[in-house]
Amino acid sequence: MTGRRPQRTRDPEARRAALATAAMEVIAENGVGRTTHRAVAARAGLPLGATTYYFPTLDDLIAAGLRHALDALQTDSQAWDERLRNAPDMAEALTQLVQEYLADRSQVRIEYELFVAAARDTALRPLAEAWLNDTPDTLVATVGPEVARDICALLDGFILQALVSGTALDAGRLTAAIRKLSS
Amino acid sequence: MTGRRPQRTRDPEARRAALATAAMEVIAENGVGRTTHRAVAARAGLPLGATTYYFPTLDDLIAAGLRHALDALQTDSQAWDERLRNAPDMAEALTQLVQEYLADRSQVRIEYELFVAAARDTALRPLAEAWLNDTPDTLVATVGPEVARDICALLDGFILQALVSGTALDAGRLTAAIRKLSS
DNA sequence: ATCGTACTTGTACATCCGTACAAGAAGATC
DNA sequence: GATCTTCTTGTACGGATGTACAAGTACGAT
Repeated sequence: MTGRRPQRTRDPEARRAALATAAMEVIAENGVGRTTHRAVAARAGLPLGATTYYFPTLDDLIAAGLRHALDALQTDSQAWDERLRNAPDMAEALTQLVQEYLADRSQVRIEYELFVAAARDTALRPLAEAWLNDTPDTLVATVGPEVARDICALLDGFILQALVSGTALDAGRLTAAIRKLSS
Repeated sequence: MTGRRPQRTRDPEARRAALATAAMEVIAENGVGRTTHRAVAARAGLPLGATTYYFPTLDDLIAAGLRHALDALQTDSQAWDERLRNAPDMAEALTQLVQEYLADRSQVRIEYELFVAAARDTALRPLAEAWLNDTPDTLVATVGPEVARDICALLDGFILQALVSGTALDAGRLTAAIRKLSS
């Protein structure tokens, strides 16, 4: 209804982005199923109403958070590719990249949150597939598209093991396995 | 308070099991984050109060559902092992088993629900690790424990791809990849 | 037969949820 | 400066949620 309201300076684009970022963080912390308008709004430092203004439904808000994470990954992906191109040993370089990726566990958690959510909700499937299909060009150019996907599947499996056990990656074993698949 | 109450015949063990089964099913359908006392009770055909009587908190109920799924898997695992032992070609037999495993997507979904939940909640970690470490004995005996884990990681990666894309498994590629890792 | 414990069931309650919306302020258009 | 659109914010509301609990019943022990 009413009440004093010192309104902030307007910046719709920034608000949209802030909400998407906050949604991403809440998803990483609480999971898709426990992500709420209020938690996202609080995280973004915005009033509740802002969430429904920019994202009509909760599903839209969650999708925005996941898409935001995907965008971040695809940016990283280009850096990955560049490092792979200049690496003397691709298997070792890949292992190194996975190790760095695993350093930020919350980022990794979002990836699997997306996968699980996509498994249940077909609307998220394109997003998840885009994530899965984001194989480094250099890898594809070197070993071909099929082996590249095999290797990515292997990486996902190793990442999952590390994520679940909370332990570090066994770099030596991963490098050896990549070599076997590359031949 | 009051009200007429035609009480059913008592069978605490059966109720516990029914609730665990129902919890497993709700998790497969709605995900861990959207699993509620009421949904589980309705699924089990039991009153709400039964859930909190047997499982003090919601986390306990969810853990029971996940543990129930783990038990089911470990039973399957023995059948897997037997078929692997008698198979002429282990790579092909493994691929076949994965294909059958993928036939029931809801079961597969639970697996990844558990992984994601364990990534966030350390209390579930032992359960998830037990799942991850459940590698067929025959596989371990044939290729050694390390390669066996590599292969399981590969399988998880392929399963994830199939789960997310909703498509069938590429059996030929998987078999070939397993062979490469086995050598 | 009675009694005590373990189980069953309906209901209560405070809290949180998604979403809707009215009232106002900011900034563009004229 | 008037007007209109776009954005901001607080609040409302019906419903779902986790958990607590009182009342009542089955059943083994005595």
